[in-house]
Amino acid sequence: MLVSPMIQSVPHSKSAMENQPSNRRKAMKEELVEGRDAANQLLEILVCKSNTHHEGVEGLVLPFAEDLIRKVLRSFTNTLLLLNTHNDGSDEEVMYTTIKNVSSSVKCTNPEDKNESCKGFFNAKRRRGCHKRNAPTWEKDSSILMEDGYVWRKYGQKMTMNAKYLRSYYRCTHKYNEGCPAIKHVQRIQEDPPLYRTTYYGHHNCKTSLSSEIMLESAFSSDSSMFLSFSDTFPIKDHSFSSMKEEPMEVIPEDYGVHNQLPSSDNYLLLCDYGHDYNYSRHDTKPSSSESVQFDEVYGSSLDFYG
DNA sequence: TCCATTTGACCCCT
DNA sequence: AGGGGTCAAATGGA
Repeated sequence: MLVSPMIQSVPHSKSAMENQPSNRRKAMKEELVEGRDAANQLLEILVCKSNTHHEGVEGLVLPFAEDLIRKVLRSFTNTLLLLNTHNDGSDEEVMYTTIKNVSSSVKCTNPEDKNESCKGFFNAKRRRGCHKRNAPTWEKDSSILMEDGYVWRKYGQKMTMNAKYLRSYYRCTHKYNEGCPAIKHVQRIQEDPPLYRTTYYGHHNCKTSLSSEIMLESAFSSDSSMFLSFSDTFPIKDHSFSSMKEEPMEVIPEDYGVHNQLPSSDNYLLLCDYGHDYNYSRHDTKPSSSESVQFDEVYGSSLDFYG
């Protein structure tokens, strides 16, 4: 949603951004990251409230507020994406590639067309293990695993050679229905304090991310039945909008050996999105991405992170 | 029954 | 040959 205006604002010659001192750009990034962190915290609060208020005005308003925060998160993500792919001279090309990809990706919204128009990054019939990949469009280290406003689905995890921790692989939920090529890797790179490296590849072209706007319009339309209907069809567990679904937990065995992949073990160390570690038995009710982690624990831990 | 996650296996690249 | 990325069957939760 934010992408198009930003694309238009980037000149083809030397951009205004490029002329700014690097420390100023760095400050801009920090501001954006701070805003995104704040939005994440606010979202946590709203998710908690959504879970406890299923009736009355709050039950109707909270989903709207929650959805608005997701839009804010997406805006931060997209802005950071564009900003981070413009770090130095060598990235200029990446920047324009980014813009071209986003622009052309509009064509991919028709699932019928994706075989032809979305070949650039992922072939529709991609062969297993074919992993030739462009340079990352954005790499970010963070002390917490936070939302970026998009819905991700985990498709694999693996121990890598020089890493102490598992790397998790996520693709956009709309990869197959809308041909969205966006993927990301999340790798824990440091134990204490916890540090995660999220690497984004490709860009979202899924129009579903805009569906919130449609829903909001529907909700606020003069048709009150729509409004009520919206409320009913907007549960927190709806995968399309569930914040917790967006970044499933990274499951890391407490005692992983030399195996390349996650061994079967009864003891797992689960890292939730909020950078807090929980121990669960594999045979217990596993905390799904959208539940089981008590908010007060989560929120408490979040507060810890933000001092 | 559907959908997300797990995980062993496959395959490309270096 | 080995590492890294992805696939897809198995599994489990809702």
